[in-house]
Parts: sequence; C-alpha cells; structure tokens
Amino acid sequence: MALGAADRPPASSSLACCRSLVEAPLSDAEATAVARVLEALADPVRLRLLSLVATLRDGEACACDMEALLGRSQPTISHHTKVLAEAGLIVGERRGRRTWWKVAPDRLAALCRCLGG
Amino acid sequence: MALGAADRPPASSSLACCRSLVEAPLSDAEATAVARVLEALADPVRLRLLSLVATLRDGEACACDMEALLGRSQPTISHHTKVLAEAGLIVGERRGRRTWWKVAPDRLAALCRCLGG
DNA sequence: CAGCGGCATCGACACAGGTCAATATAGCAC
DNA sequence: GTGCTATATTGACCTGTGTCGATGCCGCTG
Repeated sequence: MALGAADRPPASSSLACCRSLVEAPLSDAEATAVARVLEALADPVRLRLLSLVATLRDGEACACDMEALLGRSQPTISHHTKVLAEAGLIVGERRGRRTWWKVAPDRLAALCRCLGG
Repeated sequence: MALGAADRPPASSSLACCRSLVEAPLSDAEATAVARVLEALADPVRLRLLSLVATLRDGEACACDMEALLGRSQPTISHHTKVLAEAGLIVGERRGRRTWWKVAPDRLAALCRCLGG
C-alpha cells in the first residue's frame, strides 16, 4: 500500500502549472500552492530527513533509522514523515512492520522551476 | 544606504557551501542554514511580494505599491520585506522617502542548487 | 517653520507548528 | 494465543509567527 501523496485535500497539488516567479507575478492560488511545499521543507529536521531518505540504502530508508540519526522521538519522526508525504516530497510503502520511504521523483525539480532557479 | 542582508547574526549565511541534499546527508548546520531561507519563502504573501519585486518596473518596486496589490496593511508589508531581506532574498535601497526593493541575484539559484533541483 | 507622505517599530492578539509522553494499531515470532 | 517490534495517532505544552492599530522617524513640499 502506498502512503502519503494526496490523502485529503490538495496538499500536494499540481505545482506543474506554475511559471517561474521571476517571470510573471504569482497569483494568490499559485503562491499558496508553492508555499505549502516550502512550508514542508522549511524545517531543519525535515530537510535532514529528506536528505537521509535520498542517500541511505539506495534511496530508501525506514523510520526506525531516523530516530537515532536525527535525535528526535519516534512520534516526532512520524510527524515529519507525514508532513513531507502530504507535501508530495516523499512516498511511503509498508513492507511487514516497517515503512520504507523514498523521495518522490521530480517534485523538488518542479519546485525549483517555480522558484526560477 | 543599503538595507537587508547581514544585519545581525548569520540569517543570510553562505548557502554556497551546501551540496545538493540528494547527494549526501545534510549536516545539522547545513540544514539550519537552508531552512532559514525556506522559512522566509514559505508564505504566500512573501512569495507574491518577491514575484512582484522581480517583475514590476524593471525589477524594482517600492513598498507603497505592495499594500494595494497584496491586500495587507503597511506594517505587514514592512514586516515581510524585512523577513525577505534578512534571508538575503531581496535588497532595499532608500531613495528619498521611498524604499526600492529588488531581488538579490543568485540567491534563489543557490537555494535550488542545495535542493538538488 | 508646519504639514504631509512613506516607511519602520512596538505592542498585542490569535493561530499555527514542533516536541514528547501516552496510547493505539498492526505485523511478526514464539 | 502472548509478547515484542515498528509505526501511527492523540493530547498537551510551549514557542514562533502573521496580522493590525498606534506610534515614531525621516524626508519632501509648501
């Protein structure tokens, strides 16, 4: 079963529509969509978590590793993975007792395109 | 007189050092530095403000325009420009009674490099 | 000089968000 | 079945932050 992604409302909405913000003024809707993803990224623990997911064991990592590596409690790690998943930045897959997370492809690239970088 | 930039601590620190977060695990210091800039961007009003600064009148805009365009009070606009300036994303210059803001070059590009996009 | 326009700062408010302990859920081993 | 392991959820606390009204500072124009 695949976790994360578009569970409820449009937390991980399009983002593909958005032109670069240095080319034309962002609409309110565009700005809100981009801001949602940026909010998910704007935390040191989540940035490191994302980085670990991307680099550990061939682009996969389970939450049990994170607790020690990030120095946060298990509920806190679970909270952060949920935030990143709802922003469409990581995708989780349960195998047995563990949940394996990997980076959602192209999501960061699409964000950077919106930022005009 | 130039406003913004590195007023107090290292709010708009290097960011050039950081490799892409998908290449190697981010250190705590790296993650904190990147998160500071992302926090400044992770607000719809600030994203639109940055976009307006980049696109209005040859890449310059004064705060007096923003109040009407963004539908926020003058103190709120001033607050957001300060946050963006302290993150090193925009630079202000006072000419007469007005403050003219423009996008700090390469800052967004450096951020996107850190994100691996 | 006085008056006004533009911007920054302060104080206060309400709300969002990071954190953890406790609890709940689900799967594996025995 | 019982017990253990891995993760998710809940509730609570506390800090951080977006917002605005009031105020202050500075520069321009009479």
